[in-house]
Amino acid sequence: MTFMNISDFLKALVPFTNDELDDILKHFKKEAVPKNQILVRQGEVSKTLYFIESGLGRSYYLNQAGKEITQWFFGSGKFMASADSFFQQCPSLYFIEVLEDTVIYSITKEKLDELFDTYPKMEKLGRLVTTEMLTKVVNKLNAIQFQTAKERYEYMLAEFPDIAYQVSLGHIASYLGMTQETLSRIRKSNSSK
Amino acid sequence: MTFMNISDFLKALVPFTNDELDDILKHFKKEAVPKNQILVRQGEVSKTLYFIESGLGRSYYLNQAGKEITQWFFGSGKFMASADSFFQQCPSLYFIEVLEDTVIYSITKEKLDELFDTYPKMEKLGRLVTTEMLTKVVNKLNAIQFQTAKERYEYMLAEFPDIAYQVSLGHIASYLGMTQETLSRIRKSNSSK
DNA sequence: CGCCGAGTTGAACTGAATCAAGAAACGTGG
DNA sequence: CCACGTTTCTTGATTCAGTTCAACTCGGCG
Repeated sequence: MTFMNISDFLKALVPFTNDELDDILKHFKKEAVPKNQILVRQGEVSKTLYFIESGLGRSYYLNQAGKEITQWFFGSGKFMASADSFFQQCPSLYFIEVLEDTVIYSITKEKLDELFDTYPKMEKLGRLVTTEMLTKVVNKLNAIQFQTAKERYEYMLAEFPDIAYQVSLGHIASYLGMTQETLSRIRKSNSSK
Repeated sequence: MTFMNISDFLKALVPFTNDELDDILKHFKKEAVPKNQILVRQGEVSKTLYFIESGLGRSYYLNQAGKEITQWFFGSGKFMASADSFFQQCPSLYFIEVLEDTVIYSITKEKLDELFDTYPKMEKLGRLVTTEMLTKVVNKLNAIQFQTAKERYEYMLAEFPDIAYQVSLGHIASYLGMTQETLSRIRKSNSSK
């Protein structure tokens, strides 16, 4: 199983001293979350940011028809949050759940804002993490907007190879903006080649 | 014409002192750019970030068929860049052009990074601007992924009402992931109601 | 006046959705 | 460890939103 230690992750992005790192990490709470547990519900205001040490999470919402639409997958070594709710403190459009047994570090928005005020380096970290996320979302947008269902699946294989095989067909299909049936046919036609 | 002064914009987000602001602004270069001028070309590595004081820009790329696909519009009071190229210093997938006579402030990546190092408040600014952009892109992604052509056009009217009427049909259609013909029919059916 | 780009309209076509039904895999309790 | 029920995946037939291709209109401008 993939595993990414939070302190290694932070150090890789910004050169924190060990003292800084200790102080920062003590604001995070480590937790083991069992498979299928829901961390954020639609309509709640989420005050928590999660870092995934190992395991896998996803955000999704319910469309008009009540169907779950996957919005994003979060693998190990990534920050996970209901982007709208956490950043803007509005009711979340999304659910966040864990798809397998997962180890997370969590921090509240208040504490994170404190850290931003105390450590300029944390601002840098925040900026870098957000920028990375922005480029990934832009990539997905381009894939969704201008590619056929088959090309979208290939984009997924390229960008998140691990996830494409760990996760149920239906979750992936809705993430890629197609039906489960379509994805099933695409997989079939790919495997016969 | 809409107009947004860069120093008002910066002060609104982060409480810079006047001295800080003066020092920061002297790294920006003010420029009047005539309609239709291209600022970044596909394949170039773009070292420049733009702030639009007045006017309008867009990013677009050429698809396999050689057709221009609008990726984003940038109105006054917004930062504009080839996101991939500027942040990751890779060859740009996109062109950036100005759709009308526009007044911009530009800054190079090196100078911006200097400012990030000198002023922690600039890191905060960077984080806030990136976060705002991220939420907008996520919104567009949801619109594109799960809505009909007609709903997408309504999303555009709601989110960028000014732009929807300033810009040519073809630019908007490709931005919304539909053909010009489809958008023309949607507009017709809306106006007859 | 005549050209040219932008927008409109029509008709045929198509990729993917929907609807429906069956097969396979999964997990839970006896 | 098997049996049964539930969920997940596959396959087929039909339908439809939106594309494609092609022709036409309109307004501006040299």
